[in-house]
Amino acid sequence: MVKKSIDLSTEEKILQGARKVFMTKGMTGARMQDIADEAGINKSLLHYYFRDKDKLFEMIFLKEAQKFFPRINMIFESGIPLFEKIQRFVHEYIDEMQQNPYLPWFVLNEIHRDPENFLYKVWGKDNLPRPQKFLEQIEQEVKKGTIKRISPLHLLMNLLSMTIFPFVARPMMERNLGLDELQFRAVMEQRKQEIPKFIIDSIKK
Amino acid sequence: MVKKSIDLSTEEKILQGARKVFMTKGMTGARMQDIADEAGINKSLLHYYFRDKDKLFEMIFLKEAQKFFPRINMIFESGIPLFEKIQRFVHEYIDEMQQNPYLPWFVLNEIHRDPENFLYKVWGKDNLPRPQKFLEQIEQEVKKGTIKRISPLHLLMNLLSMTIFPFVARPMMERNLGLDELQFRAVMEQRKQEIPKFIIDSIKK
DNA sequence: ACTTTTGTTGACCATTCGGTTAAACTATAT
DNA sequence: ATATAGTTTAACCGAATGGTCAACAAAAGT
Repeated sequence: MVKKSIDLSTEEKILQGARKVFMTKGMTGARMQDIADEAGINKSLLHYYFRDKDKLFEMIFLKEAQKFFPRINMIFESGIPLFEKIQRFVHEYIDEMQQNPYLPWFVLNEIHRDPENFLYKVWGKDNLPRPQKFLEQIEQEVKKGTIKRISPLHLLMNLLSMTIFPFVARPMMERNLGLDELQFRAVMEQRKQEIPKFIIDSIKK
Repeated sequence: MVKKSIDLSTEEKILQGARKVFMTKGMTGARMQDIADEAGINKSLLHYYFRDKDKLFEMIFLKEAQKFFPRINMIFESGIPLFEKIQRFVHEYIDEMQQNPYLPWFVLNEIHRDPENFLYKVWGKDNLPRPQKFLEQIEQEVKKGTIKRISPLHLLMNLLSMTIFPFVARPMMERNLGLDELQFRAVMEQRKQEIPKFIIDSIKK
């Protein structure tokens, strides 16, 4: 059969629907029926295309992860100066999360649900974050005396935390700080500047 | 009947078991059977003491939340100097999370699952975080010129993020940074000093 | 035209899970 | 002795949900 014509192929419709549902509800929260509805087909057909929920889930997430994490690793492992590296990391990460606001929550969710399976199967060996070079770079800068004495580990944690956490805790942030959707988006946009500035102010001599 | 003697009362056993199961698996993940097993009783008795899952859940979480959040609010709203306030906040918060490592994840989980119900019912009106005074204090310090010009909102976000995120993303942190349980605990203990230092270095003039 | 392959459907099945009910047993209080 | 509250056992209900199946429809191959 050839098909693949005017409207999206059924497979494509399923993937789009599944992505939407998985991203918002997580693996366990997602219902096969919801995905079928979202794709405008029936449940049996879902299983016809993707044997079961796990297979479908894997398909979705792998696609997403294998696009994003390599980009982050490239930044971590590149040879650019520390401050610029921090700026690029924050910029890239927040850009991604502005486009896929549910991604970080989704990742954490899956990690908590089944750490072994998720971290191995989905991050495989290539996608796994590799902060080693970044940590060494910080240590070198400290030794050169170009920045204050600071623990590379804590600096990395601070960087990750400030970048990712607001997206993970978004409903809490919005509620407790009185932000609507648009304002939240704007604040996150500001953070692309604010976070690097905050960090650099803290560690520069 | 009087009983209430040697071993814990059944009610107490249930509450302890429920707490453990809810904290690790969240509301939806928790099974009534698991809770019964954990308490060493059977499912019927569970429903005899607590009408249904929701009631039991509320009982557990309210107890936990109403102990902790008022303490945090007291710090935010107290009259102590900014830098000291930051130190106390971090110290108190990390202490709590060292004792209840699953609490932050648990809170986020429930917020995502059902924001309206959770935020209202559980935080009620008294437990709700009230960062207003803290934000104003930052603004005053900026105006007085005692700290650098910084957005109070972003500073608060940074503070919360750096303090809470590592606990929320714990499995990821441990795996990607190669920390075992003990090392993680030690690193978090260091953060009680590191975070305030990092912030103060960034904003002091 | 026919057969085979691929796509699609609705009905159905098995399991899980929260919750109920009824009957029996136990220990205490009166 | 009897009533009462606590506890167990076991069967059961109903809804939700992942997954299967047989039959039908549409293409594609011949």
